[in-house]
Amino acid sequence: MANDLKNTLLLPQTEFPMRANLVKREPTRLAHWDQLDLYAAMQRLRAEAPAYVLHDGPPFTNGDVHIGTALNKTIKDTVCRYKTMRGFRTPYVPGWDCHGLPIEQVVTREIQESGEEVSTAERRARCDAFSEGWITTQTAQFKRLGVQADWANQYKTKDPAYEADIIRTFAAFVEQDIVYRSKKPVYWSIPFETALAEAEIEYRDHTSLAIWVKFTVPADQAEKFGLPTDKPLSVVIWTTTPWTIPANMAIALHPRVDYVVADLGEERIVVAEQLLPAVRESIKHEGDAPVVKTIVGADLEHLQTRHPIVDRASPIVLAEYVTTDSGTGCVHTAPGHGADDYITGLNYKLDIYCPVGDDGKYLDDGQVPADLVGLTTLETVEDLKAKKPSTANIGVLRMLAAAGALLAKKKYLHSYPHCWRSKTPIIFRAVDQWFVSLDKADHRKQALDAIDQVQWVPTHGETRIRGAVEARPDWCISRQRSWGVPIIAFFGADKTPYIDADVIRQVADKIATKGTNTWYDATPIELLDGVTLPEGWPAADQLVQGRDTLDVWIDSGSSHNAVLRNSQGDTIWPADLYLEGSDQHRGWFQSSLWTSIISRGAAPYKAVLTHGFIVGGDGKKISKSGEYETPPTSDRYINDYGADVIRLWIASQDFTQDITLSDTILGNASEAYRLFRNTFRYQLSTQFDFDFEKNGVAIADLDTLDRWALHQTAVLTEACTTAYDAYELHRVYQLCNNFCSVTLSSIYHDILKDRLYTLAADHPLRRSSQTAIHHIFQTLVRLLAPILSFTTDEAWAHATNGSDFSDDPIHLQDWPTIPADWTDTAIDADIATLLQVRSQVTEAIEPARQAGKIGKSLDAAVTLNFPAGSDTLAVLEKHRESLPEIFIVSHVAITTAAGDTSINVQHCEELGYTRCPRCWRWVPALNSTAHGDVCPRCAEALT
RNA sequence: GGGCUCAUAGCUCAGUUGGUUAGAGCACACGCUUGAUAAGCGUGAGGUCGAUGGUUCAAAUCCAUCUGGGCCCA
Repeated sequence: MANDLKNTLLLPQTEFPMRANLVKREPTRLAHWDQLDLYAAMQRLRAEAPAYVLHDGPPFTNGDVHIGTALNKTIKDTVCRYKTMRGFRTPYVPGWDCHGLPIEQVVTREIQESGEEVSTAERRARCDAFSEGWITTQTAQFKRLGVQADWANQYKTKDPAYEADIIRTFAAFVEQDIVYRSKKPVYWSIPFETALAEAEIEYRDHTSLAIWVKFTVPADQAEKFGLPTDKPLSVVIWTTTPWTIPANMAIALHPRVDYVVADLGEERIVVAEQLLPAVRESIKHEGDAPVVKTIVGADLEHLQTRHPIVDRASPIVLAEYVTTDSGTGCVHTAPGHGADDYITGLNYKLDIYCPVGDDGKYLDDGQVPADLVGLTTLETVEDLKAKKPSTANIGVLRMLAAAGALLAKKKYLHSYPHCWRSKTPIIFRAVDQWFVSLDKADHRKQALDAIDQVQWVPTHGETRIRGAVEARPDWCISRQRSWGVPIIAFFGADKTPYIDADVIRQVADKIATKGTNTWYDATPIELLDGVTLPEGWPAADQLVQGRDTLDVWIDSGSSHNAVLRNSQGDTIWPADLYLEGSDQHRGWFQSSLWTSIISRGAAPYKAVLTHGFIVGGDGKKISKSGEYETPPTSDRYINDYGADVIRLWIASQDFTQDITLSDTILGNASEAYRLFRNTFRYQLSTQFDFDFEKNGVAIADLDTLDRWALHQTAVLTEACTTAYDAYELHRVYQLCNNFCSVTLSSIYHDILKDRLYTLAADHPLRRSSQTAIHHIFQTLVRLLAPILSFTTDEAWAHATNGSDFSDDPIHLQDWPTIPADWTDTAIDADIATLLQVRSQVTEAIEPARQAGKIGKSLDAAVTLNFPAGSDTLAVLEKHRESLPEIFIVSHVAITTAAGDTSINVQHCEELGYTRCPRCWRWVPALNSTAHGDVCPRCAEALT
């Protein structure tokens, strides 16, 4: 009997599975999208629409997609899907950053291990293959996330056409006459006669020769600076690289450290006050050393000391990095042989002087003392074992001793950089480099002005890039590498450089078809064949091509020229949006800005959005904690949770700050995923006997509660749209989460069950609610489509054709536009009041439930007592008929007896009511039907 | 060490120009339901708003210092 009655109910039905099984099922949807060519379909749909261009920053092609890179790509995909639905054409061309040291280094190690000798061209070919392999891998990993992109037209910085555009961008630099040649210190491997990068350095223990050297202060200088002149006076420096003494150009003091003139008896020395005891011990000075004078570093600036072995002055300069931890507090400064020294050299316009050649030997430049010319700074591996100093060190030591300038020497064990291949100590050595002047043609000012015009999200991004642009010194654009884009410069027999914008452009045209290997394979005559050489250039057969490559930041920084202008047409330069991690303020955002300012006079982007970095559950960076000994790759998380959960996790967090990743948080995301999935599932299940075209009810004819639900949906839609426009995906997540769990699940859907299950199929109230749910579903599935791109498409397919897949997927639908008649503030206010009373009612019922008197709320009959004339009472009276339904109880009575608001709860049995076995509501009496005794309403439904 | 930035319940987020007892969802505990059932409903507990000091009648909110993170430099 019971079963018979149950069969008369219209219970929810759907094929949409409760369990997602994302890991297994998502790939079939990807295949379906592939088959539809979804990306192309999205573009076709908006072929005539205004463009919104998110320009992809190219990830580096040397490993699996990291979860952080996955985060970046997923946000981009979400933004593009949203903009497409909003009605924009959103061409999204993914890119790859292919050149650079990390790849060259891996390949070089492989070559070294195999003991092969390979040409530059062959080394480059292997780098190319290495990069290409990872592009294939990463493409698959990005696709698995659901990223829709123009994969067929992806850009690679190693494509010949792209390389030519890099070179043309460089030509624009040259054309403006801002490219110049200057020296800058680099790590230098003497055996290989090559510059090394930080990554090619190994720190090992090394025994150096520490020396204390006197730089005498001439009497006139002493006088000028108020120092005593009655005994010989000198400034004492300390260094562990004696061979750099010939290149000494200055002595650096700290501006706010106190220095003393100490009397050693026969002579006086200047050292930092704090270090005097240590210095005296080092130089083995016995007896007293009275301090004759104390003077702060800043007051000695520009004092001219004499270089001990070269006939020139060595001025006192100031630098903040000077410490009183060791040495003398007076720092030997050789701008051609040290990074700090170089910066100080630039500040004081000192010569960036490097008297050491490629082979590590002193040059005969007319300045190096004759006794030193030809001596080498190299210590061989054998020398290292014997702890033998280089001949250059020994030579300098002898000269200093002969000049009476050597106060002391001592062996000094410390950690020192060594060449990773030859294992010999490297030297720091200034070599000729190409620089770009950022101020000569006012580009820095233009860049700062352009920054003003860009929208930075979050806003403090502007402060950050402004700081980077203001502080950046002239751009050193040359690298002594082979896996990169060559700098198109030629050199005469006397090493005079020749560089010209037109020549560069003509070579670029050749490279566009032949690739940059031409630069390494062809002779200068071949390269310059057909090129008219500028006046003053030697003939082509008198030239050789340069071997330096461009800083890789120019590669990716040229993408706006190579991709936005040349591949997609001028109409969409500048890009609407660049979207990368916040580290790119100093990286790609900046390099792109410079190349664009120099070559185009404006920023390449209208807006820049940055996200933070992923940290572990402890708030610390994930690469450092032990838990992540295996790299946290995108696939690793996808295989555990599925792409939609990962996408939801990304959307759930305010990614402008640190983004936390932990099992707890992914567990949360999974829970939220289930909430959304079940919401879709329930809504779909209520539509099984409903066809909107046939059964839909006009908005004006909808039941009040349904009008309320639509009003709520309208509010939600507006809030979500605002949030999407501000890229605040976490707001979308919070809003939808609240909407699904509270507005729908615990209120609307819960109340609706009675109607949907028990009324006759065509009952107006039932059709009203089905209509509302139809509208809500249509809206909600769109609002979440950019984020839950797999699941919303699945739900959409079930809604439109009852199967798992649709040929007209959700991502080709328009963003919801809310009809004006969905909004009804009067109804919203009324229902808000009723819901407030509702929560008072459930609260009042709770004690009876806890006491076991009442099970389901339908067992309850409530009596509401509200003061006569109160606003709430008026609303209750107005919706009197709906109250039992809204409260989900069987009987509601209203009284206006004196006293405060009160709610009285009884079990319906106490009223003598009977429970209807079909709808479970308690009624005064049942009617007899063919299906047995049921309440009058059910009786009607059954006829 | 410098620049930028963050810190509110176990987790993710709200918290408007300083103004009642700091909110929501999830997770958790207890209960109901078994007609969304590897689901649904209800109730409850849970926070010195990173710390300290200051301004104010009043501070999560303004100021200073500190602690602990993150990114970028040195």
